[in-house]
Amino acid sequence: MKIYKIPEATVMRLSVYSRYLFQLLDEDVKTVSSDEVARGVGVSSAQVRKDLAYFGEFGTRGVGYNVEDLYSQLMKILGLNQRWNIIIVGAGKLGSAFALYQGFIDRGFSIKAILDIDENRIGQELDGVEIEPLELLNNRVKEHKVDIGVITVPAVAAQDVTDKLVAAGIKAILNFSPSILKVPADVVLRNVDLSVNLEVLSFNLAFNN
Amino acid sequence: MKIYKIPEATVMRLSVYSRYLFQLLDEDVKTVSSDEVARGVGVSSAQVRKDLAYFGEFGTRGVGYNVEDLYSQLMKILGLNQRWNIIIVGAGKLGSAFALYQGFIDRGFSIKAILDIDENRIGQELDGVEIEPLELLNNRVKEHKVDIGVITVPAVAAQDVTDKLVAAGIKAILNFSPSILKVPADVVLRNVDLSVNLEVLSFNLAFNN
DNA sequence: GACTGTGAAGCCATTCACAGCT
DNA sequence: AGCTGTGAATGGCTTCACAGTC
Repeated sequence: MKIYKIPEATVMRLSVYSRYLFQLLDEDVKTVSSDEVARGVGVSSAQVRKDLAYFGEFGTRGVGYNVEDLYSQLMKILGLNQRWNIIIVGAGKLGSAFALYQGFIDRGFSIKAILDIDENRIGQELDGVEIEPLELLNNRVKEHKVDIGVITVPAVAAQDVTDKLVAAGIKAILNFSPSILKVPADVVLRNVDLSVNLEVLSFNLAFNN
Repeated sequence: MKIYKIPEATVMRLSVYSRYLFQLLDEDVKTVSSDEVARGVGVSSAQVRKDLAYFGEFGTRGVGYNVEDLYSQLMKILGLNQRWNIIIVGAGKLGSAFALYQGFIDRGFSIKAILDIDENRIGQELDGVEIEPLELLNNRVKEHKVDIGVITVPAVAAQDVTDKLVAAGIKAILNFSPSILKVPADVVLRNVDLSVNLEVLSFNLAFNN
């Protein structure tokens, strides 16, 4: 157990490994090898072992990994042994889809507030959470101890929303708007850009004509 | 103009550059330097020049790049000078959000069909496209000459849908389900995994406690 | 014999730094 | 003087290959 900088790709794979292990757990599998995990998630076995090595030694040579054990270790590493509170800003189609997406809940994420500026949306409910006006951002973040902000507003509004989230003390932002957001160094920002993803496919289709 | 393998990260950035250039075009800016683009999208100027160098020489030394010119070159490289037809499989929240998301259309993407297995959804319309039964997959792909399949079904159904898309001749798939899909080597697959993205944030919050 | 953990090698992407144009 | 285009250097991630352990 040492190391400072963990590759982002490693973290993403750990998330995938953990999901695969959960599946094995469900099937009552007791032990698994790096090779099995590798084939299960589509990477090399050396990759699996290297990824795990960033965080310690979890296996037994000649045997493999105890599924339950490794699973709970990974959940702990990923910070999924605790609850994270989420605020969604933007209750349009994408925001609603995110709010209603199951599969976050059982991984420790809890949507605490959904905000919008549209009068027509405010007052409606999404999965038991009422859509409230944007002005409540600072209050809601603080009273619910929100950890993660999800931005699903149009590009023009995204930086403004970001600044408000940062001002409210949020340290992690998931941005779905197609904009380049500026955040302080201590705030983690992840962008999920649907257009970029489609355009990479377009490129591949066009390039390998 | 040479080179075989273009880094995926480069392609993603080209998509972002093109969007930035479009904005400049709108502001009637005639010329731009790699440094301005770099600051506009948050990368280094050397990165911008290297990315472009994979595809040719588009600038003038001592001057910079002609905005209109570079923009249209990038659109061409990205394959956005032509129309791409899309089929969405899964008309749940995420599929609907995708279908109703504006901003693809003006970049050359056209949603031709939306399929689902849920009787309650079939027959409804999303942005003028009727939701139809999954059985029509093969037909619709062929009659509309669909290029890209978007998968927004639950994880358990994803591989089955993938196989059907591949069998119908589709060469590019955008997968939103949290599953590891297997596709032939000549099919491009991109995964957008919402859980993984959230969990990377979780990791960062937990790790840099 | 089987499988992990890991230094070393290999590979790929980014940054540097400067020659080459305008 | 200003800015591009690019070989060389750097840095980082992945794969190799094998010693270590059960």
